[in-house]
Amino acid sequence: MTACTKCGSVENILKSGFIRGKQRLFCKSCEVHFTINLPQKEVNKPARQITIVDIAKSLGIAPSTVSRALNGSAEINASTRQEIIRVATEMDYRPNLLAQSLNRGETHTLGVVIPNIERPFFAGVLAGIQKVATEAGYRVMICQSNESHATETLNVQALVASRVDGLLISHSKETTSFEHIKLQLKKGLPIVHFDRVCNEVETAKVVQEDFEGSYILTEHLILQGCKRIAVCAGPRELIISISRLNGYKAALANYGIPLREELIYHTNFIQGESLLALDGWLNLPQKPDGILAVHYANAIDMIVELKKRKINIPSEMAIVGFGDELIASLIEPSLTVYHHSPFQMGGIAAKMLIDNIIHKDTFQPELQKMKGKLIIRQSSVRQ
Amino acid sequence: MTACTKCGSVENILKSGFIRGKQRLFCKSCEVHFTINLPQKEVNKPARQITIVDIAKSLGIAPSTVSRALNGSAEINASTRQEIIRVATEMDYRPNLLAQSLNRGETHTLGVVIPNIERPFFAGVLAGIQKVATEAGYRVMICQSNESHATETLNVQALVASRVDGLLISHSKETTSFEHIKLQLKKGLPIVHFDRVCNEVETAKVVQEDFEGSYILTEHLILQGCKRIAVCAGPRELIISISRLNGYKAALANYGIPLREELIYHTNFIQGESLLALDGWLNLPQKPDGILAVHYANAIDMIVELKKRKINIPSEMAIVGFGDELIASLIEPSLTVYHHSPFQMGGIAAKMLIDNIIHKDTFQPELQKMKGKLIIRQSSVRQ
DNA sequence: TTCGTTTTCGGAAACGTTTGCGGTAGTTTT
DNA sequence: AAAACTACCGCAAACGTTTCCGAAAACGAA
Repeated sequence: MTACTKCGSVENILKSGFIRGKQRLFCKSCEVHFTINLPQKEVNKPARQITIVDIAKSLGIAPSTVSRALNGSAEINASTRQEIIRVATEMDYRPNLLAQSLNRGETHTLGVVIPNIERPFFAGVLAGIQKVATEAGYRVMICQSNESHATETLNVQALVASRVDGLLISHSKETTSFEHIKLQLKKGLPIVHFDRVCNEVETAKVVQEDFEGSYILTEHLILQGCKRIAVCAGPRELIISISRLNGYKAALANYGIPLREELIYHTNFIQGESLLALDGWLNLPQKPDGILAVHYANAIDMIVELKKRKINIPSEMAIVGFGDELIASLIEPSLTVYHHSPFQMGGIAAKMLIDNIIHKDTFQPELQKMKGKLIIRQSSVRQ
Repeated sequence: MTACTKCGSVENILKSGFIRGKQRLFCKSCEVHFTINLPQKEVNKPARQITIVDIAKSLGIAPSTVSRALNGSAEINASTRQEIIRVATEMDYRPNLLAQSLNRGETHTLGVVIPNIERPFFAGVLAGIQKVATEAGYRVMICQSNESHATETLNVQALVASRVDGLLISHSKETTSFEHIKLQLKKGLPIVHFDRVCNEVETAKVVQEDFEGSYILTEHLILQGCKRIAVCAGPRELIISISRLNGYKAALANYGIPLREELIYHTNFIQGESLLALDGWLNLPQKPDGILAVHYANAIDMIVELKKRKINIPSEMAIVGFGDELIASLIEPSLTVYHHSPFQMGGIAAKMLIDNIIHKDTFQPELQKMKGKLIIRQSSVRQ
């Protein structure tokens, strides 16, 4: 019959049930259980990656030595190192980043959470992040919240589970509670906010000059002779919305123009929403003669609608928007905007985060405001 | 003085050099080296993440049991499992994905290489990829080649180093050699191409109906009465460029319109390049009366230029483009296009890749062509 | 020489999981 | 009551690195 794997005896072998599909046996002599292993045929595996151990074996040295050679440790003989490196390149060795990360406790990966990758602004930011990160030897992992708080929370969890070294985040419009951020911050995860920031926590932040931008745009309309300026504001929950609205209010106040509640409309990033606002304003006994759109896309929509209604821009209605994209210069009339640079913003944010990661103890979070620029186009210039 | 750590003797202790900043000693009695360890003060560490071992300890069981409970193994008592899960959630345990990946040999991560994230087409594809990947429990790691072959190769290497389970790639316009792809393919890495594919390798691919799209667009121009149709083609190296050019040629041939070399211009995705083409055409003794732009962005540029030159669209010059974006419908005159869906393309590609990953052995690569749709707008309709 | 020093390397533990396999105990079958 | 079976769990190896610590050897100085 079958022999015991330990004592080799073929007697005193008792059956002892099935386990994992195999017959289990028990040797009464040496009191040991065992199963019989089929000599599983050598299925030719798909060529495992070369490891540090392979190199060590092929040179007859210890893996630790190989590791030291490859990592530029000082405690190694120059000639030994050279030889190891030679063999390593010859065998086309690639370090296993998973093992490295597990051991070192850092992944050299940045996590990014944005509302939507398809918005040109965020795509630009991402590009900026990628550039800086890559140059600094970091990888980037991106998640979209799709403007949902729940998804955003999941995103953060997923990134943390992937053990990213730090987090770059621009909040969803829904997000009003920041527990998910506070939790990770408390655990020591470096976090940097950009654009849609959160004032409840002490993180480094990079934002646009929201207040100033709106102020300048509003002032521009005033100087063009507008007397009744409406504002298409963003979601009430977003800090940037509030800042921009405040810039608008400040400009009005500064020029002694009364603030009218009926000329303020809060949108919610819903398609066609700004048209409701516009419709409301046009039905007012006293129509506005200028519009500030806190998001340039709303301005675009309204321009289209105004043209449909044969309302002349800018003579009957001047219009300006916050943020710049190709389309703003191509639409007719072209749109006056407060121009900013998403790409740069991404770069700055990434740099901040990497600083934070590297100098975890000494890092001082700060708020950086990015200056924009008023670009005057046809939609607001009254001859 | 100091006592030997082994025999405790305080005599026969000799100095034995410095090592890593600490005094090294040698006990002659028991022939042992040692250094004196300061009773390093307990610096309160930043709250390590809970591990499976912590749970095991707190329950007095083995880590393997915890693992089995959490992974839904059958070989575990229901009540034990329940208790483990209770403690795990209570301690807010999060599995270390690095350790899991290292052990299982898979990261549940898809690598994506695209030319440029800021191009709306690719942003759309990415969004589609993300959606499908997330739903299937995969993460996504994105790299940009910036249309550089060298960068693309580095991207692939970086993603492989991160041990992604598969690769989604749309080649840079520079890429004519595909060794970097072949290499990984040979190593068994699942790869799926999209949009800018490569015919030299046997991978699953998802592309647009490039030929058919161009054919339909060209045919549309012909039916609108255009006799001399110019084409603003893409880079010669790109397969999609060739397919689209062929569609154009086929339509001409089918309607008995002679092909004129001077009406074919290959752009290279360089800003303002299409204007050179346009300028050339307008200086021809016999100007074209219709233009097919193989990339809608070129069409936009040309529309702007034509308007500057006071050339009427579409009566003097009809124009159509491949690909659709918001701007195509907003520009005046609005642009007739062959519409496609980047988002869906991304989704399909991701699904293919995940299929490939899961059914590595049985997976049959196939080419999927995505039907587009002719959207007729003002730029081509001659009353 | 004998001790002190420096350089260079190996062994082994550690990072946090998963998993193959064997052990124990209790239950059922002959 | 021995034999066969089942259910459950622990041990230890494995994944591929890095790093702590000690050992050996070579070298310098007294």
